[in-house]
Amino acid sequence: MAEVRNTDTRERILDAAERLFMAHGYDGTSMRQITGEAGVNLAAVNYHFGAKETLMQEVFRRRLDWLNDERMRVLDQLEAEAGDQPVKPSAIVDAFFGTLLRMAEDETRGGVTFLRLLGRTLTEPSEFIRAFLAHEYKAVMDRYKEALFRALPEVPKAEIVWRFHFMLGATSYAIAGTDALRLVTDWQIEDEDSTDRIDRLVPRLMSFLLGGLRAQLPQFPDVPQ
Amino acid sequence: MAEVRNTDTRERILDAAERLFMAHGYDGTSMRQITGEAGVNLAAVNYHFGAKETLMQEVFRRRLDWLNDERMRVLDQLEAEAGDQPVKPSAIVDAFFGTLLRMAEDETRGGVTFLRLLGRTLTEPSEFIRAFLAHEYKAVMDRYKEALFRALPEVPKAEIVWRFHFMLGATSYAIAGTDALRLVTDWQIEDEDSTDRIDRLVPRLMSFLLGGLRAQLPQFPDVPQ
DNA sequence: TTATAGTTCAAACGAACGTATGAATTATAA
DNA sequence: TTATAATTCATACGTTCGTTTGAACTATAA
Repeated sequence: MAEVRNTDTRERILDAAERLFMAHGYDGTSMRQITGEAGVNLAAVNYHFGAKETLMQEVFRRRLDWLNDERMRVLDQLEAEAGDQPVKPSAIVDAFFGTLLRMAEDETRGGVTFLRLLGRTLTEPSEFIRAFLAHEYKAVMDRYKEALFRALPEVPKAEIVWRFHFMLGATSYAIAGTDALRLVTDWQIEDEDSTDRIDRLVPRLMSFLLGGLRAQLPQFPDVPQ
Repeated sequence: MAEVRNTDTRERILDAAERLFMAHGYDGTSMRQITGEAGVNLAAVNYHFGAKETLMQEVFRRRLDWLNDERMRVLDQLEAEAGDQPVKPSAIVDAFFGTLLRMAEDETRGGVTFLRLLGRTLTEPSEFIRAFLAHEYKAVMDRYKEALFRALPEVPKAEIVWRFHFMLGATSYAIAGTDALRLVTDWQIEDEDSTDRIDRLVPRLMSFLLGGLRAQLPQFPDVPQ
């Protein structure tokens, strides 16, 4: 019996879905667009993935499993090297966001397409994908949060959590909007080809994130903290 | 003749559309949901706004006209006060992002609902809304960009533009995700009621943005700058 | 070869979509 | 009051949506 699943059709569907969900969003992409671009029969999605929602989850799982493992692995290594000392904030930020951004250079891991999909999905979470991402992300997030608490003992934990949010936002946006935002703002940034742009985006964003993370603590106007 | 338009039905539709587009996105919201929530007839949207796309544009125009005017007004005032000196970066950032965030406290200007809609729309720009936002935003963006160039003469202009992007991202995300992101990350941030949360979000985000804007310049690995 | 499980296919399902229509109703101005 | 414009309404149009079906086809194992 043919127990080995036909991976070709599955992969073609996942690739097409990833690109189309990135470009037009979940609701803006139809099954007919996906199967058309993948060059497979309309019924193939339901046969291989059950439903459109399950397909969306598979699109994410295919990439996030590796990303989360890698993030865990890098942080494990950093903490092992540091011994009982806390890991430097810059190393933690690079392990979390740098690992993500460097996926863009690896076409076999989705490249910029997946990163943009992730970026836009985090700001438009449908109920079903929100629950899925929460489950996929929780363990990694908690590990990094704890690492930042240890790395920045003088900063209140609530501030660290907020700044982690802000860093996520700046990163999602930087990825999702590498082209889109330029059209919104209509700004010519530089004469760089696209690979160069990604190469330079990482140090640029990293500087920004670290500056924000280590910024002077906020002063609350009336209510005492 | 009744030249005065019936503003009541129009406003009810705009309010419902604003909330639903925020919650479910443009493609995820149907005309029947909008008219149902607004308590008006299905045909009312097409009668008053022509089409769904035009309605979306009106939802934005209603809020952005005021926001852009206010941003211009505040920057005018800052530059007048500064004379021929450049305006401080912190004042520019507050004029741009603080003005936006303080809309959240004003329910008559859309409150948090519109801010979240704006935040999520900037990462999922359909062709038609992208073109619309580019047109609406261009003049204000250029003014602020020039102000930042003057305020930070020692920072390369390309870096300033990138960091403006990053600030936009952190802000959009902070707004769009005040609730959504918490569910993704599943973090309890603090025991704050919602008004208190907005009050404190402004100085928190402002500290982060300024830290990022004034961060150490990035070092590019191989290629010399 | 034959039996069986896996996969593809064309076609269709009912539901929901955005939009249009023309009659009914309401408001305004003469 | 009457004439006219503005607005609301129930209803329907043609399309597209996600999903299902059962037959056809393909690959595997006996």
